[in-house]
Amino acid sequence: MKKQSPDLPPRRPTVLDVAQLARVGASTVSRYLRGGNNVSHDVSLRVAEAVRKLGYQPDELARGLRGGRTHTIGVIFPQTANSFFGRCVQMIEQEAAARGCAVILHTHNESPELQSRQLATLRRYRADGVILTCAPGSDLHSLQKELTGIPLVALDRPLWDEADAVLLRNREASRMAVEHLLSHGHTAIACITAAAHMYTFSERVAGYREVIAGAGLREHLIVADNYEQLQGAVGRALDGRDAPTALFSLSNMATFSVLLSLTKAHHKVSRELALIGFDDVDYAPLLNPSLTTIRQPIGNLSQQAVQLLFDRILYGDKRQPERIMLPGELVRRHSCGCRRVDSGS
Amino acid sequence: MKKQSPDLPPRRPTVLDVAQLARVGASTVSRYLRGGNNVSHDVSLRVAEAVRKLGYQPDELARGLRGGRTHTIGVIFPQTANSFFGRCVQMIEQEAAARGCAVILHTHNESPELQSRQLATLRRYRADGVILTCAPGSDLHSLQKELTGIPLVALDRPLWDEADAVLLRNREASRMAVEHLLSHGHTAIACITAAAHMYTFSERVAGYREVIAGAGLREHLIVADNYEQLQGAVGRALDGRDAPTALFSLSNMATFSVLLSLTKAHHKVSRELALIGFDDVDYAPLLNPSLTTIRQPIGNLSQQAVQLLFDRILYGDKRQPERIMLPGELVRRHSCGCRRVDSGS
DNA sequence: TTGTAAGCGTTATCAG
DNA sequence: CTGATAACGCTTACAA
Repeated sequence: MKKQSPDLPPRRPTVLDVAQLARVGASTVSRYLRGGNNVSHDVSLRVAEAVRKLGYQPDELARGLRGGRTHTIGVIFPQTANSFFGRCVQMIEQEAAARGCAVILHTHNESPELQSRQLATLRRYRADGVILTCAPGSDLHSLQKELTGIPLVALDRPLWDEADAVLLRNREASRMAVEHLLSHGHTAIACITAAAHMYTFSERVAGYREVIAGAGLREHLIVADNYEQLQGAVGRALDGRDAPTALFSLSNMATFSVLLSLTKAHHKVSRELALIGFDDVDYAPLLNPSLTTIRQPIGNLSQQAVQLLFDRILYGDKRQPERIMLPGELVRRHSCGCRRVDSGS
Repeated sequence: MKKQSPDLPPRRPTVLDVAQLARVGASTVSRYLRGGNNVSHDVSLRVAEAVRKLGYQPDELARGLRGGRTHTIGVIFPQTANSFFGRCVQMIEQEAAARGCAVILHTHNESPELQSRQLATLRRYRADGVILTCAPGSDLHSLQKELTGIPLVALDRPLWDEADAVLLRNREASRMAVEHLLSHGHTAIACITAAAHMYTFSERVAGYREVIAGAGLREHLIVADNYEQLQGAVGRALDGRDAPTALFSLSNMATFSVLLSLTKAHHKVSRELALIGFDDVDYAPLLNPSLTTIRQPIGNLSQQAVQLLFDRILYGDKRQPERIMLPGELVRRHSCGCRRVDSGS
């Protein structure tokens, strides 16, 4: 008497089940499944039939345990609530799926400690590679140690020199914005940001400075440690004696602070007070006046990051480290003082 | 002569390495690692020391392959660019991490076919459970088959009756909004949405209808297949003879269409044309006038979904299926006609 | 309390 | 071209 009644516990079928049904060996099934090299035509047919019949799906765990790759990549971002990272993650997932990989997502909320734990986790899961936007204040030295052996691409913020990275040309983008304000005749242009020490922001400030210096104008930096304080700082700057006539805010959050500050003071963006923001958020066309912004090439950034990562996964250290820098785009709307604007959204 | 020079290829340490160094058996190490039951004090110390020394990290693949759980949950959302889902995913990841699980993320872009493939993928990776916001037009019957055996929680949109779900009380939230407009004296209130057949929207429409019918007023539905067309429809409705004096848009995208339409027609939200939106997007306070909205309890929705999923994972079918419905919140700002408003952001 | 041994489902190796 | 066999790193009986 067999104890097991006919498939009462319908286990997931394994290669052996398929092999048995197709009356071949397990390794033949395996070979067939990964491209069908060295397997005769009629056997192929039998195996295919068995696979279909049983609804067989290979187990990625076993596959990963045995072979090198787990078909899994890790993505560690500061957040996903932010639409920039939200879009990136979506694009990355899509590109990874096209290459047969799943995405394990982590968000570190700008905390290096959390980030460390998440890297450790990805290592435990044997992720094939990692795309990382690192938390500010990360100890790059120990980070590099934690990551040895795992292919890595930095996105949005660079790591050390030998690490592949995909970045925005922040300085250049910044220059475009400031030069545009200049072209509208402004000479008192303020640059607004929190967390000025962070890579992206310090680069953008540098771009601002280059243009301001080149035009022989005086810098006006409005900075603060957090966005709440920034709002106050903007208010004070606009009330002061030598108030700026044009504002360049370095992130959507900074733009936010500016707009809240203006609202509170019953000021308004106008031809006398221009504003250009960073990050082309979806509500930019809805504001009054509609918001001119620097747009980041999100799709391209994500695609390049994934491409670079898979190159690294597949070809290892044979490739030179690469740093891809993509240009931003100035989307002209009304807040800069333009009459005619670029296409709506 | 040993061929292998002293750890030139520094393999990741395994339980056996730890066991050897601590001079105990592999299973003792394993036992120690999962809570230290049945392991004497001095052995504990030796093992702990060895683990520390080698920097040992258990391999989740092997662990999952052998035991039941993979410590992995799948999350399938329509998108993450949308701030609602972006926030959800972040919260879910956090809650899952607190329970020792990693999150595999997929976005199906409202495509049932893609969704199917992604579910299959999660099955191949043996995810312990799935949180799903299903694509409209999904064949629930075949979905249910694809998911048999995998603990599942529906979020934002329900599936079949026996599936656990965490949902917003859409009707109630909708009623709050419409009643609020009523309280401002409006009698011509329009309800605006695209994709009116989708669960969330049809529920919200139902809530709108209940209040309108209860007040003995006439319904005014402005609907379209997509948001581009919706924009036009809004424009026409406002130009028509019996134009509404108050608008209730059922999603942030719909609100978007409304605002773009108004901008284009040089109309403006005012005391004569009120607007309440759905989803408390971060820029709501920035609009002019600031936007009154229904806010969804994102943190709570996510937490409940994760909690429910883990209950299901741990206790299986012993628990009754549950449907948790959480209330929305009306955030009063200016666009509804209120003078005094709820706290800023 | 501890160690030995048998898998979990794949794939790589190697002899037929 | 094909099939047995040995890993991959861990856990869970079961025996000591």
